Amino acid sequence: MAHDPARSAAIAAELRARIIGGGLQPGDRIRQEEVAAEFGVSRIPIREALRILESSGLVTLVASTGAWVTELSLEECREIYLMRERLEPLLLSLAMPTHTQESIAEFDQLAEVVEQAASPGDFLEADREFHRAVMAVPGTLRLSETVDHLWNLSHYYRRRLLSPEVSRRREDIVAEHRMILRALELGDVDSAEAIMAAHIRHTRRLVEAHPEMFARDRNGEER
Amino acid sequence: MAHDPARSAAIAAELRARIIGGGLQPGDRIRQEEVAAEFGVSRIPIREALRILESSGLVTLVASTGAWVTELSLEECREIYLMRERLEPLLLSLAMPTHTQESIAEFDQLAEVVEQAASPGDFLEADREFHRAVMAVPGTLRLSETVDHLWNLSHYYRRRLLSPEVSRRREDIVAEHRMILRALELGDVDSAEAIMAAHIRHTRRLVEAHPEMFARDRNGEER
DNA sequence: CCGGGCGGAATTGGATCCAATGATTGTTCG
DNA sequence: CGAACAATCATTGGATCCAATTCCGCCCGG
Repeated sequence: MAHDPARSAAIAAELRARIIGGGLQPGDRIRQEEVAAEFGVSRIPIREALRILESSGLVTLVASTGAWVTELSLEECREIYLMRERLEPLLLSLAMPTHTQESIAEFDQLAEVVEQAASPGDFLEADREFHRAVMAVPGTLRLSETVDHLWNLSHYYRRRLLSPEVSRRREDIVAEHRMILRALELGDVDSAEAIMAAHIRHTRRLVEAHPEMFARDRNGEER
Repeated sequence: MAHDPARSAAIAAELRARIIGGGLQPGDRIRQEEVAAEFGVSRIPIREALRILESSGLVTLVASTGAWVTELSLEECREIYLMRERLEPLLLSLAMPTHTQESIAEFDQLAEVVEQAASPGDFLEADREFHRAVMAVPGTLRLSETVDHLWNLSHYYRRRLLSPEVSRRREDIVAEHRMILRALELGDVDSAEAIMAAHIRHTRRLVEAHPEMFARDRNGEER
């Protein structure tokens, strides 16, 4: 137990979970030694873990200076949503041929879970689960990874958004999920893509309406 | 000079250049100690460099086993082109508002360079330069990085493709570049996006017509 | 009173050394 | 004679130690 190989991957996963979960917030500095002490390892696997997280964009490394949880500007967040608007319809279109009556029934269940989520946290979790399931494709490693990274990057802001705006947007989201499911049932790829794009675009609009969540483009560090 | 901080980044850049340039080919194993000896450093910065390259997908790391230059299957390559078909039109649309008469004139020069490239290597280089220039946007870090990674990943196969198929496809590419420029002159975003997507789609079709370039999906290692 | 330059502490990056895992070869048994 | 097993070897992953850089506060000078 003293020497797990690839311990860095496990540490990266734990740190990622903390960032997604909100334990570590954008702008927070990550000191190698602190984390090393906490996990009871040396700084080497921490460095590797930070590089892994940097590669997905969750952490920003500055040479000889330090590591911070990536803080998005409004423009960057907008960019991420724009990418999602293009990539997720593609991923969905690739996933559709693999769907069956049974899998669509499961998606229906997942949509139900979203609708009945009690807390904002549950809602986000269920929403992500729904999207992940609907767009799951066995083969497409890079594409689904990329999409996953984009979700991770914007997760924090999605949660902040959900708190004040819960009621109205939730209904929209639920309705859009139902529309996506309907397109899946019909096997209508074009409609599914279009609705998915609109679904993401609507959330982007909401993000753009709340610029106060973001750092002023490159200044104003130290949350 | 003995201790450059962030030497790993420089090593990563050099290795990346070798992979792009063809010195290292997909499937080649990269042994940490070899590279370390060659650069006159310890294995630590090599490990970091390999992680950096892995993050962009150029290198595949297997825990406790080793590092290989990423070898794409036909399906993966197809996936990369599909992603490019969606992302590059987006990037182009973001770039267009920043274009001016002068910058478009420069693009014209670059298109000229592509047309008059002598060797396949020059052609690829010029083609990439053209695309990069046309889609250059000051702000969009993540998107242009992602697109850059996708180009890097498929560069090797693009070169292999160009050798046998030079004549015919070259004319098409040149013509499509001209069409893109025309759309830029007119400021017609929709056309520009559509042509760019078609441009990439055509190359994808060519890739799909040459499955013999690819490894059989996950076997047949050791080039 | 304010700004620039200097010095020390904190923190990161790299080198060397050691442990553990995976691959390969030789050996032995069915 | 082939196949499965075991031991050795090569290679990667981690720990400890050391050097270099950055950041902070402090002091001196204008």
